[in-house]
Amino acid sequence: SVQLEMKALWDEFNQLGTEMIVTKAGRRMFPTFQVKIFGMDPMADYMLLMDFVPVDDKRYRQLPSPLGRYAFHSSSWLVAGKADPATPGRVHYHPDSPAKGAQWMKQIVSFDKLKLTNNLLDDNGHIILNSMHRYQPRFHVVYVDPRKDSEKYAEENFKTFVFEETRFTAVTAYQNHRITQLKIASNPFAKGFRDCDPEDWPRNHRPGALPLMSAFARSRNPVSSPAHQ
Amino acid sequence: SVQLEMKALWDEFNQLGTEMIVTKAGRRMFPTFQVKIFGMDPMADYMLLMDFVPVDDKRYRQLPSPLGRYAFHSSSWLVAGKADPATPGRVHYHPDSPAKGAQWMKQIVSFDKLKLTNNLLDDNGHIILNSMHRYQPRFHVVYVDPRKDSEKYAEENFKTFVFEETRFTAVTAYQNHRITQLKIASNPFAKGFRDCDPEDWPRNHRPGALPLMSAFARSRNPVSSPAHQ
DNA sequence: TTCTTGTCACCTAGGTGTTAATAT
DNA sequence: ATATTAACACCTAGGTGACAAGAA
Repeated sequence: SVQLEMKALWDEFNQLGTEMIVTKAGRRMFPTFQVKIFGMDPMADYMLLMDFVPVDDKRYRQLPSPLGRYAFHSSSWLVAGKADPATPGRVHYHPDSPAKGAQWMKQIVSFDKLKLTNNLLDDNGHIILNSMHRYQPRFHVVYVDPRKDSEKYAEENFKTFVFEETRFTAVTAYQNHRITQLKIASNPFAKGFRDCDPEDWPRNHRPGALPLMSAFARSRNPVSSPAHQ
Repeated sequence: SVQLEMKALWDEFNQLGTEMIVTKAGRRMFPTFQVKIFGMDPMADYMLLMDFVPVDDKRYRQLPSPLGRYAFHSSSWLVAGKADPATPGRVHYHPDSPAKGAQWMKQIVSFDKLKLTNNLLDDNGHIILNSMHRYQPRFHVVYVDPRKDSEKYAEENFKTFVFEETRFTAVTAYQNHRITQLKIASNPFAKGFRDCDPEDWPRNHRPGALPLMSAFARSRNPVSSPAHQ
């Protein structure tokens, strides 16, 4: 069985409609997909990997702003037509693969090396996604079968876990300002854009900035839900 | 067979008498111990590890300076007596261990996570060494024998490689100023102490500093010697 | 006096959203 | 008008030797 880490944070993003940046060079996900794993054979070898499947066959489009200004995006999405042709369905193997069950279970497994790109010609092995499309991350565990004819047992040596709260829309720039603010509030690497951190205030204060999105800090919840399998 | 990377740099340090800093928290080696490996079974599993053995049973001592000043260290060492009691003989497994021969051979294997400490009570798994003692790094390759009674074949599944040019004296502060200068000249992380880099000059110039040790740049040599085995 | 420790400025390396310019 | 790109300031994270203070 598998338990999603930082579920409370994922839930908070999911409630607003999670967006993940895709760039030509590749961008990490935030939150990072991390899991705790239980019930493996400690002595057996496993491969851990992720892939991303389209949630629907739609292309999205931002709701036109009544102000006619680019400066503020709404949180509403319009369906803009059928999805673009599917991208090469790449897979990301966790770099520690293969490893023993004991190794995987003894600490949180983090996919922080996984990067998303919109470059169809990417040759860095990153996950290729279409911007303005919705995706569902999937987590797969493959038991490395030591038997000679292991190919015949592929079905039973394979297990997939899906956490619906990790769904997101791929974007090249954030569309929903509340998503931006929650990323700034919760991602350590975006600390430079925070305005209400009491520690470094008013030294870091920049006029005209938006208030801190503190919902994350208020609603932490250590309980994770089981995976929909 | 195994080939030492950056042999020219190691030679240059060795000629001056290599020193490696040891700290309580643990300090990386520079140069980093890196090797290219040939002749493994691509499909077999191997563990790669290093350990450090005393070169002799002596404790060293800096030659007293004729100036009576701490500010300048000589390049000469005196024997100061018998070695201190041996430290716990720890080993450092390369973090990618175990891995297939194909994986190890397809790129340079770098021990850049290895750290040296003088803290006898270290609980970070670092290599514990006595300051003012000389050490010889050793590199070991262990074939992971799939046979049930693999312990009986430990001897033949084990191979050790020694590069004498990687010998060094463990120190808590550099003793030979020429070693300091060569470290500054060749370690990217010490760039802040360089004075003769034409790129950033004179912006970075600090008065009273010593000239750049450019021997490394002058004497690069891509040919590595075979290991003394 | 010699050796060790802790703090520091200055780097490398790379992950953020912002912004202005460009593409579609 | 909307979507994408590239350069940028500002962070995290951590590897350097210098230096002053302390320990032996």
